Amino acid sequence: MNQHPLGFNPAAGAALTNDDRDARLGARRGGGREGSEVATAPVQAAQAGESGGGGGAAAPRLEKRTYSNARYRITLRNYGKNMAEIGWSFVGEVPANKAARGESSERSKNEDRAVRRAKSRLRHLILSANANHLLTLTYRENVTDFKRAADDLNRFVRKVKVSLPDWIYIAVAEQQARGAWHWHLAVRGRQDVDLLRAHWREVVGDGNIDVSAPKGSRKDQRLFLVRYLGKYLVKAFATGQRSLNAHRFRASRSIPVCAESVSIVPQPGMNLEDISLDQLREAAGSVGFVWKNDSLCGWACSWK
DNA sequence: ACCATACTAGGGTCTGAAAC
DNA sequence: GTTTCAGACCCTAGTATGGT
Repeated sequence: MNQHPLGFNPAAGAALTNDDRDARLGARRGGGREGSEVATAPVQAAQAGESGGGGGAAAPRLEKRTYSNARYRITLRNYGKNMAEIGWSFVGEVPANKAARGESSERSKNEDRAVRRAKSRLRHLILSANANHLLTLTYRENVTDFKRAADDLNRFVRKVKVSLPDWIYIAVAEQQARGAWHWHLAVRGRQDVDLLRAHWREVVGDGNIDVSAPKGSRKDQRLFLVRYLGKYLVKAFATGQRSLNAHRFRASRSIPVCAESVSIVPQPGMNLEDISLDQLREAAGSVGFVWKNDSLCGWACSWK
């Protein structure tokens, strides 16, 4: 992730109010990266004191955060071909005393959050990798031991990597009704089905593979994989078989996730949402879906 | 094929503010 | 007090790689 101290993209300024434009003084364009992440500096106490009442809904929160040394961050991920997403929020303080792993009274909430984060990471990987084909690895026998299924996937990946060093994958497990595990992998481009089947059978003996390219444009294919694997990421361990700390999905390490950082100095009246959406429009050409829980925390993407 | 090791990155946890 | 989210920190599962 590339971070730009005290900068912002001035090209998106045309749609901003004067206050917004002022907030972006001193901005400079971040280099030629595909995406941008905006990490803002703490508001100076003097600035916060001047902001009272002016500048819309964001201003009051801006002041309160000032006294806790909070920072603001906007993260833009531009996947190219008119697809991008953006999120904006505060950055909180460092936590003091943590509960032991798995023993928090907020265990359920934390797990829900971990699932959401895993789904976000899955989306970042699939879109960044331009994964547009779905590879399914199945067993003929009823393999209900997840550890064995995970080991088999590892062995399969190692064999494929020997044959195809640049091959990448994002894998999610699914358990069939009979209890057997199998793997769904998002992969990039057309696949050598015979090679993959041969490697999978070297590992598991009697098994099969299936490769499919979802219908629709390339952009739609990527989103199909995001939704499809995301669904199984949540579903796979819903029966409670998942152990503490176990990963919900597997992926190649060599997938670079596009994200870039630009910093801005918060100003009274600055509207973080407007700034973020301008950035998204500039990166992807449109704003499709917007989520927000208040004026200074939200997420948006170019698709619907 | 197996093992050991270094390193990466996902998971668990807590925090912040505003609205209710 | 509860609810909502993402970020930061730390721990550890998992990946990649080299040696046998």
